[in-house]
Amino acid sequence: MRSHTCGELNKNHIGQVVTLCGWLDSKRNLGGVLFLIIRDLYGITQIVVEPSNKFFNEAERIRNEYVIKIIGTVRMRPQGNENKNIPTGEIEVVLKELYVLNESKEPPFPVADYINVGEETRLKYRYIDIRREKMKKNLITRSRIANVIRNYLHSKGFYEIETPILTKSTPEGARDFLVPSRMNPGKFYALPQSPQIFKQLLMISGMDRYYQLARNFRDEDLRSDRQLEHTQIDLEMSFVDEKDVAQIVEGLMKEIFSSMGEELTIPFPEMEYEEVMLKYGSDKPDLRYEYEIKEITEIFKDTEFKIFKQVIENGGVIRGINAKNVHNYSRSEIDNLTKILQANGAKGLIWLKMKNREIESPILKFLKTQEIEMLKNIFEIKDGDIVFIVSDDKCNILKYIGILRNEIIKHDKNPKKKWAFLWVRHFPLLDWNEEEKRYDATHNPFTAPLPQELYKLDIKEELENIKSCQYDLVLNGVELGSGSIRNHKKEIQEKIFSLMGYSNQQIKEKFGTLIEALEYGAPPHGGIGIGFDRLISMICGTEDSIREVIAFPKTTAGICPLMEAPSNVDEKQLAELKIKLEK
RNA sequence: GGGGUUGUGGUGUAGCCUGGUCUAACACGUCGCCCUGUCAAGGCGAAGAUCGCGGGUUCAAAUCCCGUCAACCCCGCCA
Repeated sequence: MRSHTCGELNKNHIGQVVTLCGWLDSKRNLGGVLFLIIRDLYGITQIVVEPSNKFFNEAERIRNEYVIKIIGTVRMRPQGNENKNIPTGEIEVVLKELYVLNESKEPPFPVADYINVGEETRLKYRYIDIRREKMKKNLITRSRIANVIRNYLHSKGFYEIETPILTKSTPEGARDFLVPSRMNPGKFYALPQSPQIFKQLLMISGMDRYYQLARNFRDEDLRSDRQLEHTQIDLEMSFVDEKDVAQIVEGLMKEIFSSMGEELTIPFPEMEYEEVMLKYGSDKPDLRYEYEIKEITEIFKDTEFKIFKQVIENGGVIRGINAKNVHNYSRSEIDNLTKILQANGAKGLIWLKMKNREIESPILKFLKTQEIEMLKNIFEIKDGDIVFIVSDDKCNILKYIGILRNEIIKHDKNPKKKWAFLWVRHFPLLDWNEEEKRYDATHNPFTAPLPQELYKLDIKEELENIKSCQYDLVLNGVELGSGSIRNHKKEIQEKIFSLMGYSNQQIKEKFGTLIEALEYGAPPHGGIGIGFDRLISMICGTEDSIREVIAFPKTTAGICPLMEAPSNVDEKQLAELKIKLEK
C-alpha cells in the first residue's frame, strides 16, 4: 500500500515517486501554498500542494488525524527552508494524488507532546495518547528491552516456559484474584501472584534454566508504581549458589543498559542486610548519593542534654547524617522535616550547622567543647554543612534515619552516579507477627536459611536471627528484584511452613504438590524475579509512574477508563457459573 | 480502611484564601476570512463553560460549609 514510511525519506530519494500513508499531523495553509504534515509511527514528512494542483481543494478540506494516502515526487526543499529538527527535514514531497482513507472527529486532545493532558483523559483515549511521541517511544523501548532480555537469556541456556494463568490459590502475601469454575461449581481458580511454585517444579523437572516474562496478579490497592497486574522477569536456575544467580542478573542488566547506550560496571556492590540497615536505615538505599549514617551514642555518654541522656539510659542510640552544604535549609524546611519524623513516631530532630567556622545549634549550650570536636571529626563537618541528629531505641532509629536520608536526598539535585545498583543479601528468614502469634517469611516462604544457620531452626530464641539466602536487587533506591536460593530439602521446607503457623494438614492442602515434588530428587536451585515495569519506567525516566510504560493501565481505583472494566455481566453468565448476586 | 490534593469551554490553566466588579479570564485547539515557503506558521474575527454532582449558609456562591462522585499522591496493604 505504501512505498516508504513517513520517517525515512532524505535527499537520496530525490526524484522518486513515493506513496506514503499516515495521519494528518498538521496543515499549514499559506493561501497560495499548502503544507500537509503526514505522520506515522516512524516520523513525519512534509507534503507540498500548489494552488494549481487539482487536489488543492481536497487537501484544504482534510482535518487533523484524517487517515490519508498520498502519492508524490520527492524533491529538495528550497534553500534556507530545510528543517534540521526532523530527519526528513531536507526534503519534501510534491503532491500528485491524495486519498482520504478515513475521516476523524476532532481528537479530545491534540496529538503533540508539548500539550499537557490530564491522565484520566489520556487513559480514556489511550489509542490517541499512544500516537504521541513519548508514549510511542516508551512502548517501543519496552519491546526492545524485552527482546534484549530474551536474546541474552537464551544465549545463556535459559528456556522460556509459559506457566498457567488459571491456577490455584496459594496463601502467599497478597490477595488473590479468583475466577469461578463453570465445570466445577463452587470452586475457583486463582490468577498467579507469581509463577513461584511452577518454576521450582520446572527445576525439579530438570529444565535447568527457566525464564519467563511473566504476568503477576495481585488484588491489592494500586499506586503509581503498582498495578493489579504487572510483568516480571522471572528466572530460576538449578545447581547454583547466590553468586551464580548474581552473575546472570549482572550480565543481563549490563546487556540491557548497554542496548540503551549506558555502560554499567559489574559486579554490583553488595551489602549484608544488617549492614545496610545500620548504614542507611533502609533495605533499599539510594546509593546515587553518598550520605552515610554515623553512630554518635558514645560521644554523648556524659551529656547534660536531657533527651539524649534519657535515650542512652534506656539503651537507645543516637545517630546522625551530615547533609553537607548542598541545600540551605530554611527554618520552615527544618520544621517540616521534624514534622515528618514526628508523624513516624520520633520525638524530635536536632540540627547542627557550621557557619563562618562557628557551630550553631539549638542545643549548643548543652554541648561540651570536647563533644563538639568529636562531632566535627566524625561527621567531617566543613563550613556551611548541616548535620541532622535523631535518637531513639535501636529499632525505631533505623526508620527515622531512613526517612531522614531520603529527605536529604530530595534536596540534592546532583547525584554522584546515574545508575546505582546494589545487592542486599542475607535478609532475616523469619519475622515475628505479633497479631497472628506466628512467624512470617520476611520475603518468601521458599527461601532457604544460610547453611551455617540451619541449626537455629531448632532453637526458639534464635528463630528471628536466622539469616537467609534471600537477596534483593536495588537500583537508585527502588527495589527492582527479589530472589533467593530455595529449600530443596523437604524436611526444612516443612519446618519453615510449620513455624509460619501451618498445621500438617494445611501444609498438605496448600503446598502439597511442592512438598511431594521435593521428595523426588529436587536439585539445589534458586532464582529471582525482577520488576519489568519498574525497570522500564526507570530507563524511560517516567518519574516512578509505571503507567507511562504500560499500554493500557488501570487507575488507582482499579478501573480501566478505556474498556470500562470491571463491568456488570449477564444473569445468564452468572447462572452458568451457579452464582447469584445479592442485591 | 485512613489522610491529603485536585475537579472551571474540546485540552491545559487563572480566578476560590479575602463572597458582589465573573455578563467567568488566558493559552492551545475548533470554525470563518486574509495570506505563495511554513514547520508548535502568522494576521483579523467567531463559536464554545449553567465553574464535577447534591444540599446548605447568605440579600448575593465558581468562591464559604456539609455530603457525594471521580482522578491523583501517601499510609495501611503489596512474601
